[in-house]
Amino acid sequence: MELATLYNPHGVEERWQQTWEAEGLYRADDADETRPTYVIAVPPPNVTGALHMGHALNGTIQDALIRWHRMRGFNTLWQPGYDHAAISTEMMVERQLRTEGTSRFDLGREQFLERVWEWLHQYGGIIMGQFRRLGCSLDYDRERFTMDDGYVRAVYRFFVDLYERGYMYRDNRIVNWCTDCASTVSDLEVEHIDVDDTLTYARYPLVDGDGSVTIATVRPATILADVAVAVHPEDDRYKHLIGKHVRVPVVDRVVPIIGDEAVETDFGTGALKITPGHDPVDFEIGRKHGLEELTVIGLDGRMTGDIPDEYKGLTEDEAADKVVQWLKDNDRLEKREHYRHAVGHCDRSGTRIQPLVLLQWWCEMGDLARPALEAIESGRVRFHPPVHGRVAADWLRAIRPWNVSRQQWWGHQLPVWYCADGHVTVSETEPAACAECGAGELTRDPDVLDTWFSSALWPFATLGWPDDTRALRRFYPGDVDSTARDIIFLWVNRMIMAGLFELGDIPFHDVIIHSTILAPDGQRMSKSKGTGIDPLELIDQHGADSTRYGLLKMSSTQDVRFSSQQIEEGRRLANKLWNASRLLLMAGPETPDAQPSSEEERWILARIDATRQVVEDDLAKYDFSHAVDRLYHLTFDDFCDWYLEAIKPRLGDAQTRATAFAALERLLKLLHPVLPHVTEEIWTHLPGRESRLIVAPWPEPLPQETSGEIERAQTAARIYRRSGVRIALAGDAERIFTAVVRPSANGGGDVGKERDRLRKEIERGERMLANEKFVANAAPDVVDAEREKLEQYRAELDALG
RNA sequence: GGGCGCGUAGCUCAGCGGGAGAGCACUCGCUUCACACGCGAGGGGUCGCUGGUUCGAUCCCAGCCGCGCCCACCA
Repeated sequence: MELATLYNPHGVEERWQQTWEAEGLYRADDADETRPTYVIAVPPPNVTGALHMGHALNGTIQDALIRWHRMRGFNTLWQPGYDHAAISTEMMVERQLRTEGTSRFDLGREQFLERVWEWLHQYGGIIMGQFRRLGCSLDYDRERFTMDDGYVRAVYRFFVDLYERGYMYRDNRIVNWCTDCASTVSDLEVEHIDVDDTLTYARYPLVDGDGSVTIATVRPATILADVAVAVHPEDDRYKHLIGKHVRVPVVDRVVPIIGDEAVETDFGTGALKITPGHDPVDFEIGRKHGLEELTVIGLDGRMTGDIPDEYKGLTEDEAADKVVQWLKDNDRLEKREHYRHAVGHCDRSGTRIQPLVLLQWWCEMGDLARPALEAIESGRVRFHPPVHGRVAADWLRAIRPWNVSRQQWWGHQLPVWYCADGHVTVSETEPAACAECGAGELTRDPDVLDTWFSSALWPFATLGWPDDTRALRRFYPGDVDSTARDIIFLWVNRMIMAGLFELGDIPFHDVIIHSTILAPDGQRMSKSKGTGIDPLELIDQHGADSTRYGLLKMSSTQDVRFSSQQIEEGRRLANKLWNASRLLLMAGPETPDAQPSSEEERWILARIDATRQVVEDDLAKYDFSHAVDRLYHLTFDDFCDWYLEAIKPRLGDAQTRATAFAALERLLKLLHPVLPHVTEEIWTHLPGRESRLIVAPWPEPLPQETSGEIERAQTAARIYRRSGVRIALAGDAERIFTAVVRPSANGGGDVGKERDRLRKEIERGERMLANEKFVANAAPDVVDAEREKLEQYRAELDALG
């Protein structure tokens, strides 16, 4: 057998990736009515994206689960595909257009969309190839894209269903406007960042009588849009003023003083200027009190509307300076002070959010959230770790209307048409006439939907919904969703809501929230900061198996720092396995159906079976790092260091080899979900294995009767190695045990150290058992255990003489 | 402002009520015919700090000190 002494994954891995896929072994079978199904839909990466550490970890987790279930006989579907990533894709193409000196507005909508498709054909869709290189056994034949014709139909159906149930509506409300994206963004896409600001205190004189009310604001430019001043109704300083009026600086508008409990008495002056057009709190107060919603800042962030001419066209900052100057000049400025507070920024562009009142489409979420909340609270959907389920539930409880329309072109255009009279027609297909007045001239709403609106349908739109397909019937509901923490609200919760709304069932019963792998310095990996580590480079360097092992080893319920040590550990494991296999393969062929006859053989089978059990338990709990740790120690400590060393001299015996191959076979199966390539490669070298390991049956339980002899031999060997006596592990364990426990000719060396250790242990045990309070209060089994240990140590010390 | 999490060996992390663990790194000994990406042995820790509960605390409770994350309409 010509096998390199050093396992080289390169070439081997690519070959198996191609073979498995070509042989159709990744495929799910929707015609199969017999096997139970196991379904995971991959979180669809951005079509423009490249594999990063999060994808790699998540892909490995899902692949380990998929491979494990495939071996256990499940009809597994791991659904691949892409998300169109509306805003980020559009921004990328616009950036390219800018380098050409043009813009999407120059091109017009149709031409621009053509450019996006061209761009995607050229640069998009590379990540599935990268998943293949990781060894991910997705059913690539079923790749879906959220812009596929069928998927688009699903999106329209969802919209129409929501509209017909009264959840989707159009309204003028305050939105998060991003001047950089030139679009609204949802609340979830707003990041609150602390900024250094200035709080300006301005006096608003009372219309009748003397005096004034002082308000505090961080945005003096919005004074031009003030329509009221609000105070707390119980505030003794101000409550007598409610109903009176003040004059707004600069514009000299007369506005009322109103009472509202939303006003905090202990912040600023306790009096709040009300600008419903430019502040979310003020908007709510304004709606409650029927106030006008004036706009003085436009979509471009510049001053506009019914304002003095000298303000028109200024930026907000310029206008603010001008207002402050006016306040100074007119003795209305009380003071200005430094103020640090959190301000909403667009999480994509980093631009400060401009709250504006705009006519937008909204989705009322309360009725959708309720069943999803019930599913989480009842445990039908379980989060791992559970804390994320509690957070997800909290969000659902406090859910707010969702602004779903975006002022962009790339994405799913709203299935909404308007007639000349402004009547609304919502339809899955282009309507011939206005649903309300029958007018034939209709204009389609130019906006597109929030990307996450379509993502919410991923678990069933990928299966053909809204059509009643065989795949949908077979594979919905699915089983597991595995994803990063940051899209629990954006995506996970919405999939649960959408699944329950459209299909009446949860899309998955377990949600794995994997850890975030941080850069080695503890910071988040960031492309722009150059702190990202490219998983493809790791694969090139160490192979996919090693990378998978390392990522699983690193994974945890909490964030972890990346360390290449774990990947190298995986490489050593693959190499160790390779060489252990070489040892057996070089020894000669096996004899089938051999029964274990020696204690070592029964022992290793018992060890493998015990590890099978705990690994299954770990995987069922999605505890991957402990699972791979156990497999590592099974391979190194049990299989190689003890078992193979013990049987080495007897490898000439076909019976011995047969058991060894049987043990190796089981070991390879246990390792396959983590290290698919090296295990499959070794598998083909095993005599008589015609089928592929990827579809080989997962090992059944295999109970063994063992005597404890090996464990005693291990203890004895350790003692004697420590004492400086070199002993051979070859030969049967009982003889080793006898030899080392009653040292004779083999003996010698210094066992004093071991005696000291045992004496200390005995002393400790005696001390504990002499403590009456311990014996009286501790659990009886704990006390018994101490007694047994004490006996054990005494016996061992005795044996050492 | 509300919530969550973390501080354990030089590094990355397990353990979470009864003897401090793993891998790497380090020291020593082994070119032993599967593997030097190996084998064997070893050094290294007041388990952030201070109190409390307990026969017993790295583990539970409280406070403090550091670090991180999420949510959030105090202008």
